Amino acid sequence: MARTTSARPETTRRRQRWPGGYDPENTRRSLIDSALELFERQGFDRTSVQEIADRAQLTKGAFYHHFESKDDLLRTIQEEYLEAQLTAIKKIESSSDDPKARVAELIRFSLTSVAEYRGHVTIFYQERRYLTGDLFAEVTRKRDLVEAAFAGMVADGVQRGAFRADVDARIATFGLVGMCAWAYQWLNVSGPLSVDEVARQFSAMVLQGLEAPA
Amino acid sequence: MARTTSARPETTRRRQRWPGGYDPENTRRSLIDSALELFERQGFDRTSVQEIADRAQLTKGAFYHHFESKDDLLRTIQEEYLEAQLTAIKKIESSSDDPKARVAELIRFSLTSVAEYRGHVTIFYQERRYLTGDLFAEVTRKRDLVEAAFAGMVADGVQRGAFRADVDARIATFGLVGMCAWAYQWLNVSGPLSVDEVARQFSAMVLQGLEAPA
Amino acid sequence: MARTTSARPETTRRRQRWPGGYDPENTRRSLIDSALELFERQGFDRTSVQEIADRAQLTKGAFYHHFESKDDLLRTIQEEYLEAQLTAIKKIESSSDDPKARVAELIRFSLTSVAEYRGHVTIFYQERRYLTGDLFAEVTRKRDLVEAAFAGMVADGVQRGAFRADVDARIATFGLVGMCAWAYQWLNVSGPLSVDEVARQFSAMVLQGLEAPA
Amino acid sequence: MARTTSARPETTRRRQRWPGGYDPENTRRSLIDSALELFERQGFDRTSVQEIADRAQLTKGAFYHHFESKDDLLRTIQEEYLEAQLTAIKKIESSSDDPKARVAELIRFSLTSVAEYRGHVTIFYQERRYLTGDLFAEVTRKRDLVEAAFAGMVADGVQRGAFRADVDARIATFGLVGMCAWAYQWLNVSGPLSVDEVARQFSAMVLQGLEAPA
DNA sequence: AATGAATGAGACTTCATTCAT
DNA sequence: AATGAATGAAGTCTCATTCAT
Repeated sequence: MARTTSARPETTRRRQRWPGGYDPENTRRSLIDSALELFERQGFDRTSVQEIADRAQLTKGAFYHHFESKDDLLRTIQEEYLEAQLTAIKKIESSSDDPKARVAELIRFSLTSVAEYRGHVTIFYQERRYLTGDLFAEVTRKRDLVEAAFAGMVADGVQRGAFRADVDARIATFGLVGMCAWAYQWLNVSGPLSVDEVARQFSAMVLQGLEAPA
Repeated sequence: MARTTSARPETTRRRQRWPGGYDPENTRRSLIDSALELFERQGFDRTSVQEIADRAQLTKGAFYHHFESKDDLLRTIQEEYLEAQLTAIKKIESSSDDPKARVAELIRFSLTSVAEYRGHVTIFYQERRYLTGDLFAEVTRKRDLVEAAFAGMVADGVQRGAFRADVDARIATFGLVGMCAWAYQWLNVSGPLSVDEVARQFSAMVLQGLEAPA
Repeated sequence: MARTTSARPETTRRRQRWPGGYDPENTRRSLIDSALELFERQGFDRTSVQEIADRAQLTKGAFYHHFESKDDLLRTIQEEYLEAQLTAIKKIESSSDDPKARVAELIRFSLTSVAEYRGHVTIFYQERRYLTGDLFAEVTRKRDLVEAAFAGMVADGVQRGAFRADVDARIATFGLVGMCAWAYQWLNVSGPLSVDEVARQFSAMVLQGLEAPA
Repeated sequence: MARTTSARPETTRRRQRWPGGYDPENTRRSLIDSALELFERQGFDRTSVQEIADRAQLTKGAFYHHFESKDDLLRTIQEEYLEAQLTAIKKIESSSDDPKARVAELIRFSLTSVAEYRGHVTIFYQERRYLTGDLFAEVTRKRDLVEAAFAGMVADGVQRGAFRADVDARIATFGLVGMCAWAYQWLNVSGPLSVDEVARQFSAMVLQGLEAPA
């Protein structure tokens, strides 16, 4: 996973220092990474705690030492992702005041997330609809914040005359989000086009449209 | 589900032909409908065969009389959906020769599918990535056909100069599909905008873009 | 267990008629009897569902086909016992009007229960304090009814002048119940004294007291 | 628990003798008290070592530093209780020579124990039947001593003509013990009657009987 | 003396599936 | 065509205990 090595190098998995000393932080990370990999490939429900532990070369017992339940792990992953989203969104909101530039940046950032957090994103969209109950209250709250921020930027552009008034901001946002979210199904970091190039094309499509200029 | 009742006219709910008062055709349909409802709400893995049978007011035994396995039911649902998609696509392909009109029609048709086949669509996207093995070979083939048809229409438009050449047809198709597919997460038949109106806005967005005309 | 052979001969365990026909009633009974035996010997918590199933020569799956949970089985056993208690109490209440005779009968009946329903009684007293939650609401209600009936008979005797007025009816009842309940720890059907003889001695003790007459 | 604080005068809560500020004596006591409280409320099997440690604001590690196992703690509690019983019984045996006075004292002492050692008593009776193996050999021995002492006093009274000869001493003892033991299920220190008053009533009941004097 | 990470056995439970009727 | 008893594999989770620090 690109992310664990590039985006958070300080937690790069070291060789188990045990026996000779525990490294709980590292153990926890191993479990999360193991789960990300498996959930992405097989889905949350089709992955057993046993498999997660096995892949991290730990025991089920260790898993339950670090997480209260399988759902607790899912929540952890979701929060990790949403936290990163929120941070990025704040940065975008403050980086520019131009609606078009902002939307372009939003698209670029969304696709980059999909590429870097592939595991998180896949899980996020797959389990999105089943996150209920107290355990996920905070996740739901953050998810709504992220979605509201997306909607806010589009609505702002419409209000300030940068975007066509005959397109409902809400609908446009859904379209935008869908385009980007869907990328988790196909976007390939090692494909022929770079993620930035894909983002550029999506921006062109959303802002200027597909029609060949007259 | 609108479709399942409309596509199955009363004539097929024919008189019971069994001494005990059985109606196998109808029983089978009940099970599928029950599953659609439950899968949509809770997901495939979180729904048990028992629940499906219960909801159809039948027993597990009856379920296994009509389906070889839970996966067989899933396949049935996927094929039902893909069959309808293929039919519609053929109609679109033959209905017009204008790339823009075709894409607009593709969008309209996709959103209509989401609205009408909500259950099928949800399951389709949720389980899309896990359909492997011989059982799903046919499903996979049909899915690829549908996706190729989408890609083909966009590529055709580019080739014929109707769409901008600086946008990769493949990428544009993914964007288009994503926008529409994503609708299963939010599209509300009884919402303020009709499905056709939403389709019109999506078309505007994809073809002319969001930017306010100068 | 005396009870299954004498008190309810119609359910005496037949040889498993399977294959060649199921006998769910019998299966259920086997599981209950197996549990009674094991719970009595090792306690509820120390007995696993696996052991219960093994002893009944069935599988865990069969267990869960007949009971919703281990607690459901516990509830079943408690209700079986309380139902028998309630029936007996009603009979005692209507059999005589003499307080002393009634109390003597109560003692005799209590000890007989202990002897016949040894398993039920042991479990009843062991788990008595932990039966909470909706599942056990009915059990708790019946238990209270039984206890109220005991208290009522003693109070009635005091009120009608058959019992000393300087002994609190509530305290006397607790003493009476304790004497009898405790018998599950020692009463031995094949001991030197018959259950009826033990009951006679308890009655003498409770009614006339231990003191040698002057 | 009244006892644990009164029987352990402040002088034994001596100054911490450990560099880190440890007080092993006190720690051990905390664990026992925590366990007493929890075992009484939930039973031995339903209480985990983790809970015991938590309630004492310690860790599982500390628990295993002070006790070899959960059973070792149980044994400790049982011995604590039986030790106190043995001491009290010796005192009763030497305090009077009159069988009736002795039995009255036995009852008073038993009920007082139940009130003061509620936790110990509850655990004692609940786990009574499961204390096997070498670990509990000593406990079993002491338990038998206590029970023999009870039986002895009653038998002595019969032999000396103080108690009726037509009541089996063994049965009478069981009745007596049952009455008192059972009190752990209902005896309330802050109830309307003092423990001494309850003891007086039990004595009257056992010695003179419930029947109203002619 | 105390910590807390880790283990491993075993607990309860679910569930797709089979099969005699 | 439909039933429902039974199976067996697997799943989530608990917990007493060990051990390096």
